[in-house]
Amino acid sequence: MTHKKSTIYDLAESAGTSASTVSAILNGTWKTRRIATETAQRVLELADALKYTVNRQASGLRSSRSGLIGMIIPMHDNRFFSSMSQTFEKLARERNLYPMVVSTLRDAKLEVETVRTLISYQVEYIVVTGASDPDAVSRLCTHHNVAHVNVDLPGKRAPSVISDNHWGALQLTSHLIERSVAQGSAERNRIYFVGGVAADYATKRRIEGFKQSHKATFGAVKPEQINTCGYEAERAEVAVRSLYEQLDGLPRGLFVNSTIALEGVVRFLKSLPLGEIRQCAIGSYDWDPFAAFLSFPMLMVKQDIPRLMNEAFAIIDSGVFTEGKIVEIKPELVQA
Amino acid sequence: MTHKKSTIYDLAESAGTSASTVSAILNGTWKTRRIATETAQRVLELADALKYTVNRQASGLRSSRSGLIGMIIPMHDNRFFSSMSQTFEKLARERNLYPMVVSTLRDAKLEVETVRTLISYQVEYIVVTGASDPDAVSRLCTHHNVAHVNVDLPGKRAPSVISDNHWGALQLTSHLIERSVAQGSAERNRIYFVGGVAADYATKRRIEGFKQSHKATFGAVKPEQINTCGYEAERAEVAVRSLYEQLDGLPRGLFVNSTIALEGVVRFLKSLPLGEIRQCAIGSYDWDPFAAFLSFPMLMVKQDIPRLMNEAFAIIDSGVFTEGKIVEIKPELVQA
DNA sequence: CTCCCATGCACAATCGATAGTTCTATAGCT
DNA sequence: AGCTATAGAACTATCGATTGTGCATGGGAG
Repeated sequence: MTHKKSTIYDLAESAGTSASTVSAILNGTWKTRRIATETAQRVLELADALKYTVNRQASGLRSSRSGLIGMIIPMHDNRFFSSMSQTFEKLARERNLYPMVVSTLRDAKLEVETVRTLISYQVEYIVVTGASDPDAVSRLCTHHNVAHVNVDLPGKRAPSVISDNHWGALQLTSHLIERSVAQGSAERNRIYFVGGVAADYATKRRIEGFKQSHKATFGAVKPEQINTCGYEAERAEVAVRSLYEQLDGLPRGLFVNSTIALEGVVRFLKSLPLGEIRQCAIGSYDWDPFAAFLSFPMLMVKQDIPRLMNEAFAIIDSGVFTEGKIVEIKPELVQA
Repeated sequence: MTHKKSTIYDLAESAGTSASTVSAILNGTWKTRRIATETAQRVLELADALKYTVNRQASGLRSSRSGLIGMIIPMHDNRFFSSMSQTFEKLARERNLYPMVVSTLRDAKLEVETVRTLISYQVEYIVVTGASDPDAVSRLCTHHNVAHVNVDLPGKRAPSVISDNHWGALQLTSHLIERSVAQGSAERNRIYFVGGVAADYATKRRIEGFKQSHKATFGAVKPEQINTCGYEAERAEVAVRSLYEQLDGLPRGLFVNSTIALEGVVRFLKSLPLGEIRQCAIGSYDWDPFAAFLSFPMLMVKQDIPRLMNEAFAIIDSGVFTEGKIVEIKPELVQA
């Protein structure tokens, strides 16, 4: 039952024609090659009967087009990035490009290694999402002549499409402040920022927005109000717990940077009585469908993933890859 | 700055040697080819300096090994499947295979089309996860001699690794019953099953487990207790709302089939007073980190994704692809 | 001094598809 | 009848890497 793979040569023999004719018929260039409709019909039927499938390694080698488009993301199992993948796939398919999405675990070395492999498969474009070191990736891509776009985290050596982090953080913070209620001690009577990596562009911009908004109401932000403990849930859990112990209670508000951090925060909060949690206004930069239904109200910044990806593909479609160009997309503030 | 891609021929010329020598040096077979260490050193340094990268289309064509392993999943933006991707990637990389993960939207036609494309890229294996029509995929793979394994939903024409749906549903149902409290009317005094597709093997087995457990305490399940409304959140929302209106209140318990359906269910529940929701024991087959922190207690069946994937790769590693073989993995019941 | 063999490498065919070029009937025309 | 034009297709080089085979060279054994 297991036929060996048939090639255009097999088809040519069966059809009593030449391989080049078969090739032209199968890839659609036959109309410009003066091939009889009848012949085309015959070959197409044969291809169908023999379940012929092109060998894209061969066709790509010859034509130097792989039909592949790559994307790297930090991780799959997170709502933000998995939605990115979903949208990326749809847009890639619309362009007749086959998507390769690979995660790089926020590891700059793995990013470069992964991109190198993508390049070895001759991908035609790369979308670099949330990269720790987008410029290292850019250097590699540029050297190999692979067009690419940064998404989520910007780089200097390629165009970037990112969330308007400053604006989003400003919105989130001011709404947190508005929603929050006065607490006992001065230390508790402020908003605290938890999660993310200080060196990250996105985190930096969010902190700036946070500071700006905070300053207007509560005065300048003190260093201890910001804990960029990283993106893991465990770290955020530890961070909030120790904050709670230090303040002897929850603060007036919490700005949680990413839903991954939020997972840890929520895990800690669950250990407190509900009445106590409700005294604290909680918001997160990034949206998750279930986070909208927690036992306490949540503010969430929902990034506009379709627009982010559409803009990235617009750049790809345009063929113009201006280094350092940045497109900012306003997110949406969601109240739950 | 943009060097054109260098090939082994460019390297050969620069190194003053032949392309075949360069090839052997770069792919590691040079020790068996009696090539001087000195020459190897020289070529390797040159390759590094010129940032040479193999063309895997060419090398794959010649050696008929692509180094690719494909996986299809229904969707990316769902915790269950995105965790699958994450685990799949890790295991693939450990085997020096490059992962291609593509979503097929529970569309049997798209599944086949996507797999056909994977095959055209000469993937060496395919993991078929949650396919609507795994046997159609199997026929295609078998014809093209591509080894494959089903995961999550089983097929008759390839080995399958799946969750022990019957056991999981039995556990979930009996715990729901145990946890639940008596309701007013007889109609409300039962557990109801919502979500999934009746034709799906997984849903079928879960319903069997549900029925078996239900029967022991409340007697045989009536047809109106089961609403396999599909996997979309909206449908589940509508389903539960109409159930609520029909029963004039929530039932004793709800068995929600998948977290996607749960999203819709929760959306409806949020419109009810908390006291009312807490009268109803709610469980879902599938786990989500935030669903564990909703305002009401949840029971969740958490599938053992690492084991599912490990077993799938164990089959791949073994090289034995027994048609119809089924490996069942017990899930875990999580209380929150 | 010749023969042998290990060493180190080059040569050339090949994988399957593509595309520029060339060939061959046949129809149409004078 | 002879000639050209064109439809219809075959021929062949090529993409870049792999791999079986062949060819020099030099040192040691006899």
